[in-house]
Amino acid sequence: MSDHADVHRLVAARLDSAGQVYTDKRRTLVELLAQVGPCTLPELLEAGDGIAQSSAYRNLTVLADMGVVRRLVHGGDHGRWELAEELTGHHHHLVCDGCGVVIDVELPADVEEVMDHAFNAAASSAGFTVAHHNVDILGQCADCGIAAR
Amino acid sequence: MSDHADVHRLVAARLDSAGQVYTDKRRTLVELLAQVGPCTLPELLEAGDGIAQSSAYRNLTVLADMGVVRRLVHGGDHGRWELAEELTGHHHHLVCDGCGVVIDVELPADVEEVMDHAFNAAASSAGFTVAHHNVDILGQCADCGIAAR
DNA sequence: TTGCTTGCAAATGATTTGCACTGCT
DNA sequence: AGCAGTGCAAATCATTTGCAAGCAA
Repeated sequence: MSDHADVHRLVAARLDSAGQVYTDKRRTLVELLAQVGPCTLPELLEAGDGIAQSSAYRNLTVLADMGVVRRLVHGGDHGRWELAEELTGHHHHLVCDGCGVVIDVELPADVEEVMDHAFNAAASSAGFTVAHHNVDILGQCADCGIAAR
Repeated sequence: MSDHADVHRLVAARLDSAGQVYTDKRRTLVELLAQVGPCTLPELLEAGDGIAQSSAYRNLTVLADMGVVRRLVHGGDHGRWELAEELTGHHHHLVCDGCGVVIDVELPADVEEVMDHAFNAAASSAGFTVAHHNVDILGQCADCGIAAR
């Protein structure tokens, strides 16, 4: 089950080079994020191996500082955590208005190109320098779409 | 100064049809949002006419329920409020990594078309029904770009 | 009067932090 | 011994809510 060996190797190297240890708890968190995708802290606590809430927050913050995970924020009560794009590749999010679930999606390269070009044009006219972009596609996930009928 | 007469007329009508009153405080909030664009609650309180924090929150919630304003959420401490797209037109956001300021931008119609098409394709393969999309263009605003040198 | 809006103060709840303890070097 | 990582309990802080006025119909 504990696949994602490449991810763990990369994370370990990253932490190592910053004098941080890749502890069991941290490995558990990364493994969960790799398996499940973007999830909330309560979800991580439930799935995690009895990790304390404060430790989860602290470890996620450390991992975020290392550039290994990223905190997403949409409407709901809890933020969501996911692996950094360096580990997963550039992607965007389907966000369900009903249950809040977040699903990763990749867009065709030519669409990304069109967007990048348009974003740069729009930004520069405001004196703004583009570093990155996020696209959230909102709607109903398969489950909530069914429930709505 | 108090321009945006069309906006106020529309908001008044919307509230009216729901049995809500378009009070002075509410008008002040809408006027500020129309003038300044997306801003945080502290910003609104400072600019607003001595409105109490709790009233600001409550009125913004009411206005959001009416579909007149929308709450944005990015990284920072405070959420940001803006007029609904029904009043401002469809647009996206330049978000400054430095100071958190949010600036509205519109994208060319053909780019929106390409995106809509790609989003629908990506979503449907996950059984997801698209209702809407948000694009955040992250980077440095003019001021923070200068400060960074 | 009746009901909605407002301000103040207190409550809520996600996230953060202080501190003592454990385990590894 | 020394230091990083952990858990528990307490603190923080944006946002929400209870309640007692104020104001319009």
